Amino acid sequence: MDIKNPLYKNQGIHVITALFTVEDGKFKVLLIKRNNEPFKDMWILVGGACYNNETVEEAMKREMFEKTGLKNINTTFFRVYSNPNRSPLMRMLAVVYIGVIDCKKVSIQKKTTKTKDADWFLLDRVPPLGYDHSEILKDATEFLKEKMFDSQIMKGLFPKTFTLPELYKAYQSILDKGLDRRNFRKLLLSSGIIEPTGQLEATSGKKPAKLYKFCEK
Amino acid sequence: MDIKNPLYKNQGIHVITALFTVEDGKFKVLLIKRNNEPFKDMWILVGGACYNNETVEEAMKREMFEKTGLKNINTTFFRVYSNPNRSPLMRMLAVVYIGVIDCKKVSIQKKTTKTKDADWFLLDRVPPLGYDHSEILKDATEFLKEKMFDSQIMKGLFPKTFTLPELYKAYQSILDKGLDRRNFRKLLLSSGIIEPTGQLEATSGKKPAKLYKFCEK
DNA sequence: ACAAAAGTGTTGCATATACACCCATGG
DNA sequence: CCATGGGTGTATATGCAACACTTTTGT
Repeated sequence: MDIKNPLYKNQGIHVITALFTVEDGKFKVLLIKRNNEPFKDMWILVGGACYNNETVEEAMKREMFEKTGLKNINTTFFRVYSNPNRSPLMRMLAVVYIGVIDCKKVSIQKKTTKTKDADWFLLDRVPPLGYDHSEILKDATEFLKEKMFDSQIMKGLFPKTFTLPELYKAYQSILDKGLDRRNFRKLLLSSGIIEPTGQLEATSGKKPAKLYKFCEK
Repeated sequence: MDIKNPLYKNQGIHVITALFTVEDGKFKVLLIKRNNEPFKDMWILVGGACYNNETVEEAMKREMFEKTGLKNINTTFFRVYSNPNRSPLMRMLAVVYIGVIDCKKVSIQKKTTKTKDADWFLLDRVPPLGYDHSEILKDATEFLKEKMFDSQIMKGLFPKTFTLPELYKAYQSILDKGLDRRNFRKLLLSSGIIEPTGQLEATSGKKPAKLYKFCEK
C-alpha cells in the first residue's frame, strides 16, 4: 500500500459518543460546544479523532475524558457513518457509540482547549449540530429505545443498585410513553439482564422497594 | 485538524466482505489469494482500501468488482475491527460486510493485478488467512446464522425466485443441523421477508413446488 | 386505620413446537 | 398405481398483554 497515494492519504477516524441521561424524569443528551474551526461555536456530540495506536474503543474513552472529564463510561457500539463529505477539512469516517449515565453522579468539565462549553440538552431542545451529528443523534435515539430491553445499555444510569420503580420511570422518560408497570416488571425480571441483590432500599414513608442490579458482563 | 500530526496521519480504512454461498448443499466462503506483500500468497476475504471519495458501501462494491469481477452483490453491514496492529504496514480500520450469493450464477475472476487466485472454500477447509481475517470469518459465520431468519441477508442466494424446499436445504447447510421442514415453512412464511409469486417451478418427475421471492426492500 | 407506593396473580391471545397425513406428478 | 417429494393441519406449550387485588410501611 502506497501511503502517498492520493486516493488513500489523509483519511481519519472520528469516534463519537451519543451520551444520554435521565434527570428528574427528563431525557437528555450531552453536547459540547466547539472552540475551533470547523463548526466553531456550534454544539456537537462528544468525540474526536482516533490516534494511530488506539482501538476505536480506546479512542472513544480518551476523547470522552479529554472533552468532558468523564471516565469509565459504559458504551455500546452503534454504527458507522462514512459519507466522504461529512467532515469539511478531510475525509473522516465516524464510528459512533451510545451510552447512558446518571448525570447527578458526575460533574462535566465545561471548558477544555478544544471546547468552550458542555451541557445536557432536552431531546426536543437540541440546537442544530455541527458535522452530521444531528442525523447521528436522531438515529442513536431510535437505537437506544430499541436496545434498552435486551442489552446492558442502561447499566450506566444505574451502575450499582436500583429499584424497579426507578428503572420503570427512566424507561418511560426515554420512550416518552406509558408502559404497563406490572408487565414492565415481569419483562425485565425475565430478561436476564438484571438480578436481585436481596437488599431493600432505605426509604421513608412507604413500603421499601427491593434493590436490583444489572448482571455482570 | 492538523493532517501532519503523527498521531493521526497515515490511517486507512479496509472494507471487507465475507461472501458466502451454498453449492450442492455445501456451505462455502469466497477467498482470494494475495499477489503482493503483506501476506503475499496467503488467502484472505475479499476487500481492500476505501478511497477518499467513497462511502464504505461504495468502496466495498468497488473492491468486490476489482478483485472478483462480481457486481451488484447484496451485502449487510456486520462490524468494525480496529486493533491498531491488525495490518502490518499502517493503521487500517476494517469495516466488514456479509453477503450470500449463488456461486453458480456468477463467474469469479481468478487473477487480477492484486490477486493470483480466487475460490470458494468449504467452511471447515479454510486455510489460515492473512491479516485478522480468520477471526473475522469466524465471527461473520456466527452472525450469518443468527440473521438468516429476520433479514434479507439470504436474498443474494435466490435473487429471483425459489421454492421453499430449496430455501430449506440452504438453511440446513448453513446451520449444519436439522430443522423441522413444516415449521421452517411456517416460520419463513409468517416472517414477512418472503412472499409467494403465484407461479410453480418447472419440474420433472414429482409435484411442482410453488415459487417464492424475497420481498422488495 | 389510612394513605402511598410496592409487589403479586390471572386470564386470554398470539406465537412456536412437535408431530401425521393428504396431494400432485411422472413413470 | 406407486414412488417421490410438496403441501397442509392439529394439539400442546410457551411467551406476551391486559387487567385488579394484596402487602408493607410511616404517620
